[in-house]
Parts: sequence; C-alpha cells; structure tokens
Amino acid sequence: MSHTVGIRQAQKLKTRQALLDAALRLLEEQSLSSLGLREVTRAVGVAPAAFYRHFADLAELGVALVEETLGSLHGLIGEILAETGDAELRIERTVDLIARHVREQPAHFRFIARERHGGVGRVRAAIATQLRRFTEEVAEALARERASAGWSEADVRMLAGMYVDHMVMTASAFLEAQETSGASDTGGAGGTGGNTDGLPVEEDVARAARDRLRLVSLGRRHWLENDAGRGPRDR
Amino acid sequence: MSHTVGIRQAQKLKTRQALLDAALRLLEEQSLSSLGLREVTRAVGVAPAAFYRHFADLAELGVALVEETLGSLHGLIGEILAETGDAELRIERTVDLIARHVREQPAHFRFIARERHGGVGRVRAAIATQLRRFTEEVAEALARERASAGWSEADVRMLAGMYVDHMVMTASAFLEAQETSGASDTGGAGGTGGNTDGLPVEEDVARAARDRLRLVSLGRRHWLENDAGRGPRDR
DNA sequence: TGTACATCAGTGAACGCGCGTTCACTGATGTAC
DNA sequence: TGTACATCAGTGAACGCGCGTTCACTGATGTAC
Repeated sequence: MSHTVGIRQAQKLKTRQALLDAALRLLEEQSLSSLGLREVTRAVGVAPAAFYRHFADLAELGVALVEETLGSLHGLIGEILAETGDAELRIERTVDLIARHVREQPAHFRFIARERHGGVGRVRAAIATQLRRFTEEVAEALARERASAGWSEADVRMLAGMYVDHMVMTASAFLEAQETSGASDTGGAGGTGGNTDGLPVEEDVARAARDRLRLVSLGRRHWLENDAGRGPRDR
Repeated sequence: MSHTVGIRQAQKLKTRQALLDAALRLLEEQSLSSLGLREVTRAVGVAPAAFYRHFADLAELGVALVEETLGSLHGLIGEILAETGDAELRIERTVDLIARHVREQPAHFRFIARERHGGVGRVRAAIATQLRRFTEEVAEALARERASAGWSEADVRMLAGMYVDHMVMTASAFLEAQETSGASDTGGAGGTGGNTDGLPVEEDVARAARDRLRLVSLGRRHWLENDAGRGPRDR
C-alpha cells in the first residue's frame, strides 16, 4: 500500500461531499441564487473560509450538483431500455421507475426542476448540456428499435426530446404530489389519503403520465402513414 | 366629474405598476428569491419604505406578477381556438402565436418558467393554480370539438394538459433560443444567423414544436381505436 | 369659492444583522533521506 | 524506524457592505361645511 488514496485527500473528498449534501438539502426549500455560502458551511460544521478549498463560489458547487444528479439519470435510461418490448408493459414500468427514483432521491430531482430555468446562468447551462446529452442517448436507443425504421434522424431526435421532457415533467409532478399530500397529511383532519379537493395524489400523476405515454406511443405508430400534410421545407 | 379616479389613487397605482415593471425587468437575470426589495425601489426611484405601501413583501409582489402574466395567457387561448379547424394550419398558427407572444413579452414568460418550480412557495402555488385553471379552459374547448366525441372527461383533461405543457415548454425553448442567438450575435464573428454549433435557433425550436404537435395530433386521432391495451383500473 | 381639518403615499434617517471574502495561522499528513 | 522539512485542509478573526424593517415626518390630495 504505497498510497491507497491518501488520508488527506480522503478527508478532503469527505468534506466536499458533505458540502454538496448539505447544499442539496438546503435547496429543497429555496433556490440556488438565494442560498448562502455561510449557510452551507454552518450546516456542515466547518468555517466559512473552508468552502474555498473546494469551490470558487456557489455556482461552481451548483454545477457539481448537476453532474452528480444527472449521473443518476443515466442510470435511469439504462433501466428503462432494458424493459420488455411490449408497449403497454414498458409504459407501466417506466412510470413506476420514475416514481421510485423520485421517491428515493427527491432532492436531486427538485434541484434539476428548479434550476433548469433558475437564476444562475452557469448552472442552467450545465443542466441544458446534460439534458441534451441525455436526449441524444435516448435518440440513439430509439433509432435501434424496429418501430423507428424509416424515420429520419431529426424525427427520432424529436421523439427522444418528447420522452425526456415527459420524464422531467412527470418527475416534477410526482414531487408536487408528494409535497401536497405531505403538507395536508400533517394537518390531517380529513379521510386517509382521500382526494376530496382537486389536488392530484401520486396515483393521479402516474395515471396521467401513463396516458400521455400511450398517446405519444400511438402517434409514433402512425407517424409514417400521415406524412402527407407536411411541407417539404420541414424535411 | 365628482371623483374620476382620484389623483392620489391614480398616482399610487402608477407607482405600484412601476414597482411591478422594475421587478419584472430585474427578474430577467435572477430569480425572485434573490431579488432585493431595495433593488426594486432603487430601480423605480422611490424610498425603500415606499414599497410597503403596496406589498407586504416580495412574495406578494411575485403573486401580483403571476396574475398580470397569466392574464395575457388567457388571451392566447382565445386566439388559438379561433383558428381554423384544419389540423396542419392550426399547428402552424399555434406555434407562430407562441413565438410572437414570447418575442413581445419575453420577461413575462421567463418569469413563469423560472418561478413555476422556483424557491418561493406562495408564487409557485399561484402559478400552479393559474395553470390548472388554464388547463381546465383548454379542456372545455377541446371537449366541444368533434374530434373529442366519445372521449372521457379524464382523457380530455389529459390531452389538455399535454397541450398546455407543450405550450409552456415551447415558450421556454423560444426564450433559450433568443438568449443563445442574442449572446453569440453580439460577439458575432461567424456567418449571419448560421447554426454551426449544435445550439438551436428560433426556427429549429418552431419546427420541433410543430412536429411534437403533429405527433400528439396523430395520437389523438387514433386514441379510441387502441383502447384494448388499457386495464379497466385506468378508467 | 374659501377655510379648516383628515388622510395617506412617499421620505429619509436609523437600527441591527448576516453576508462574502481576506488573511495569517495551525497542526495533521506527506515526503525525502 | 527515525528525523527534518514541505504541503495544505481547515481555522477564526476581521472587514466593509447592503440588506429588510421601523419610525416620526411632510406635504399634496381629499372632504366637510
């Protein structure tokens, strides 16, 4: 063992991770542009100045969080594409998968949803880049399927974009449902898990997400039949 | 003229509107949770304390901005539904309409996109309420169309949700395209309006938006034929 | 029309506070011999 | 293994600054007679 990792480096990485974790937790209830450097170091239990040993500023920490978060997304795509070829089953499993991941690491998904259009340019750019890459991966996977025979590259990319956006929106809808139910359950005076008001619960979100995927799936199946209406300028 | 509006009240409303306008402009480059009260009053040219004559805090101003902004959205829906019944033409006009509105008042749309999942709970809630109301209106309009004959209420609402989300996403994609092109045009060394890098320009966004609407439209047309795969629990 | 009083949008000074950043430092870890 | 020096993650004190909020105030507008 000449230099496993080095005690010093290991400790440094541990502190860095603690900063990321603390920031992610704090970001559940505020956005990055209002997060304070001292707030983060206080939560970790280190001096404010220690922050600068790891990040130049909070935007840089934000970019690091983006990379950490979207690593887990790449895991997602693998799982989804390993699913059965049967459309209906695949839809069901996909939505379940999203629901599970959101339940397991809600803070990561909330962070992406919040900062995707948030006030910190560098973080927005990092998210955009990652999502574009992610869409490209989905497009490549879709292109390999039989259902994509005869499709132009641009059309496959369009479909991939729809799936990715649907995924992000579904995740954010699950988050909203969690928040809502959590808040009302605490005060809880009504029935158990009832949905007397118009607010959606988790199962409503899942059902809507599945229906949307079904509709997209139908559109995909009939895409090539109905090409007549499209002008040549769109090709 | 016993009391037209009152000079005093008119002046107050003018100041209030100036605060809203200044805030909206400042929010183009940051999010609400990092916006400062003094920043807003400074931009208007009034004392910080004057702010409290109009709003209890910045969240309240944010909610007022939500209402102002989504008033213009209600105008949008009317215009879109007044369009022709021909699917292809309607798609084209819809996307043009969104593009035009985003070009005319980008700050309003950016505000909604940013704060929809932003760090200020009361503003998030206000946006959610307005979008739900908006979706309901779209659903009612869709239900009246011949293409919706035989559809359940829930399915029409699902479709309306897809259209509304598509609209919001398209608007936000147009904004992104504007930003990107604006930034690179200023430095501009390359060709005129070229797209040598992978970043989408306005026409790319419009084309993608139209294709997505076409795919949804196809799915809608075939929705009732392919009901077999759906379990009874989904009804 | 003129006068006397009430209202209230906006002022400007003051407050205490937490912020981001800097700096010389400390002491555990790493390295060379 | 032991010693002498280098590195550098984390410290703690200090700084200047802009923040949100309060308060008694001013003077134009509104109202009653």
